Amino acid sequence: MTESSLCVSKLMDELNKHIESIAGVPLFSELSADHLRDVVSICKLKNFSKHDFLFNEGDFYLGFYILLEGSVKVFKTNSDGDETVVHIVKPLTEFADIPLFEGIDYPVSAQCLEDCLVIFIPKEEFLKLIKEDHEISLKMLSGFAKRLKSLISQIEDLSTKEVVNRLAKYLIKEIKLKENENIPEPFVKLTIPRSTTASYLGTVTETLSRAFRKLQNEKVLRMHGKVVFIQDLKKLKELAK
Amino acid sequence: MTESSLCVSKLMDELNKHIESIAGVPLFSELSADHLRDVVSICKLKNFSKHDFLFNEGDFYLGFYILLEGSVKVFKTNSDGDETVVHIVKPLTEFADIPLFEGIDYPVSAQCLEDCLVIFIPKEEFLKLIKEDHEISLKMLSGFAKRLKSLISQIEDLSTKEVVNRLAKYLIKEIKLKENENIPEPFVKLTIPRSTTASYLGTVTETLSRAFRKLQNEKVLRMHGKVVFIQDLKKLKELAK
DNA sequence: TCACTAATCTGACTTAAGTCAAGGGAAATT
DNA sequence: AATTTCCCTTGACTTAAGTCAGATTAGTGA
Repeated sequence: MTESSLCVSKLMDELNKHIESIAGVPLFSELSADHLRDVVSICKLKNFSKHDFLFNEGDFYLGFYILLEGSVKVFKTNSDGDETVVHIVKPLTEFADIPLFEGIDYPVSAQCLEDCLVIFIPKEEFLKLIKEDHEISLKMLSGFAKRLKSLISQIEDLSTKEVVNRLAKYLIKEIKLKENENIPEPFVKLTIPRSTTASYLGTVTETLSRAFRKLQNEKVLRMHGKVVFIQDLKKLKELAK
Repeated sequence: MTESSLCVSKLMDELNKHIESIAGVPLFSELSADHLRDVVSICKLKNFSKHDFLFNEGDFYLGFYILLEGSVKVFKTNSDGDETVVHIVKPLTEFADIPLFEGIDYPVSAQCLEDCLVIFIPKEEFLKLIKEDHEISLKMLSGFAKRLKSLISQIEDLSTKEVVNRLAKYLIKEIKLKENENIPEPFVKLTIPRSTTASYLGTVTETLSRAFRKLQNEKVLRMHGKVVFIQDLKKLKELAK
């Protein structure tokens, strides 16, 4: 574990700087000031560098995380050593929260795709808070429900869509996330490694390259370094179905 | 909608007959008698015949179900009309509970694989109960967490395992479920249609047939009508990894 | 800036698995 | 009981995508 912990007073300052961010996390967005203070009191702020692991599949469970800055790949490793990326965590979202309620170890691994700032929330303390504040558990139910829907959709896509179509759907989703769907030429910055994107889409790097090339050949998009410009958004949406 | 509703007094009698079953559902297993009575008071008992639909993907959400008897396939249908079975519901488990917390319609369809007896619980009434009884929401969090883990595992398998290995894993799971792992020749009764099993495993009927044949050729199992006898459990477990 | 390493792209080849069609067996209906 | 319909198996063929190897590009550290 290579995270660098800040010294205590500096940490409290840093944490106070992030209270607004914490309040912006959907999980905590409707907490009263008192309860928000309770949550903050059990939080720990941690820095991780690119490539650092936050935890490994099978590690004894200590608590969950909220990503403030950076990005994290959440993945499983099978007996042959193959990785399946099941989630790419974006800022202001929680992860590693399943074992709060089920199991005693982390069911996945988590690795930083870039430098990260995260909040760590210990299991026991948080479960105490949950028992006092009903609103948090309802919020978590909502978060879990969203995630269940998303995973169900992933399974459907893996079973019935070809890689080009899965890529199209992924790009549409990224465009919507960045809210640049309505400019003349929407674009996506490919910030995460191609190998991670491929694994997330259930394929390998080579096949992902070929899928991009196919979309370029069909004039659906053009690539310029790490940026993908969408030339035919309508066509891309059709391919995403 | 072809469910047959029983008349009111008969229905209450029937429902009372099933209180023990309801109390046996993990979701309600630790409810006080008072709260259990509250739950029962909003429940409706419904019969469905084989092939009946309980609801279709996109239908406006009314409430969730607990399956008492029978089995139900939960599936999505894509734009080409292809089905992906995402879950096969067994007795004493709930389903269609995601939209209690997320969305306004059913994200999947549900069809009876055999005659079914189910309990229907309306959304609004249940949400009221949840807000009064914290224990239910914690139990639901646990149930959602289990399901998240299972779906994550499904995604991993679809991405990294071949069909034979997915079948092997499925059979191991069925054996464990039926608790006949320790008899000399464990067996699995294939009660659901092969096409449903295939879809659940992310493949098609033909490929599933070939996978069974491969396992027979390798003396891992033998088939006798609708029963699969496992001849080499150890080998099957290795194939399931 | 340069050398080295890692990531990505590309081509050739192989393979798992899907599609299509036909036949046999099982289940449902008359 | 006979007939019809549905389910499943099987073979032939096709295709999407994975594997392997090499070339090219991008990133990192001295």
